[in-house]
Amino acid sequence: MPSRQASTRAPRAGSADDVADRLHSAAIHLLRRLRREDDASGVSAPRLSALSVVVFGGPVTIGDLAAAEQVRVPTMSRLVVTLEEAGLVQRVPDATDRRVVRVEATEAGRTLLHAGRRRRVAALAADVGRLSAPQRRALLAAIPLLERLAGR
Amino acid sequence: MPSRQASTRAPRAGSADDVADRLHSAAIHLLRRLRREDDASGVSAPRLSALSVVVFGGPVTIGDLAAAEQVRVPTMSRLVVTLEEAGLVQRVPDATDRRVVRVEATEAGRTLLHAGRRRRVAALAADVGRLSAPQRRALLAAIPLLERLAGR
DNA sequence: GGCTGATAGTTAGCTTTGCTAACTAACAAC
DNA sequence: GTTGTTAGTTAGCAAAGCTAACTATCAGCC
Repeated sequence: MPSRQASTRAPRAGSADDVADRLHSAAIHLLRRLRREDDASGVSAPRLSALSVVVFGGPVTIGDLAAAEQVRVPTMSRLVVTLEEAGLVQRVPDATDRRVVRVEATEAGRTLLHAGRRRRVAALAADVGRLSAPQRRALLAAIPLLERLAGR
Repeated sequence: MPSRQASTRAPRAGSADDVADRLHSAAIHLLRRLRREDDASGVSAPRLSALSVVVFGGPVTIGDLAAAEQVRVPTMSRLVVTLEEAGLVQRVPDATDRRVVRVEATEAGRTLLHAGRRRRVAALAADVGRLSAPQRRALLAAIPLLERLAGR
């Protein structure tokens, strides 16, 4: 990986390029690892992530959901279909604007989310728990920055 | 997202569960964003990542490449085919063991990697550059931890 | 030498999840 | 009431992940 080599072409350690590059690499591998935990729960990462928005964000439109998840509307539309088929969410037509579909979580969706989330991050959480207190603090301090870089 | 709500079911802020959960969410959104930059360069993230291993790791077998990228062998085999079709890598049969295939970068591959990497992380690097010095330090301090959590 | 089992890759086929383009339905405005 | 805009859906494509099944080669062992 880019972050693991010591080429003379590598950006200066600590430079914006270096940080960006290593962050990218770390994010790729972190997610590859977590995907396996997702599989174990029977609900894929995109579904779980969308379900999470619905559960915590209340009834929400397809468009807003797509924006929140940073995917296109057709992608989200299909994702909602599969979530509905699985009985995890429900489509509710908007009362005043009949073009709009509001998506809300079912009880099964809420239950699964909480169980699924727990399982999904369990392996990662265990490793986080294994860090020293200062390390954990360092990680915690970086999280708002990551969220900001992720584009929120 | 899980990290944005204030449910009573949410793990304690700063707990291992909380850190793990928010990290997961941030990683998902960070990569979604970067994928667009990848598209602009004409080389997808998995290809660029594999190419990176080949360029910096020297001639490497398909199996080792798959292990390094944390994917199964058939997935990597196909990825190498597309990289070879694009003229970015070359298959070289091993001299002593004719079952193994060594993959090495072409000059075009090396050139593209350096150009592509630069473009790919450019948007992210720009945002990183916009952080304050202490923020950048906080991010830098967290990177080794992320790399560790990403697994080995 | 010649079986037998292990190992490296490939091929085939399926699934999920992205995308764009083109469509329908409903609303808003004039 | 026509015209343009907006919300979602449908259709069709590509990338990238997986497993299962296959080929080819190698290593051991009698």
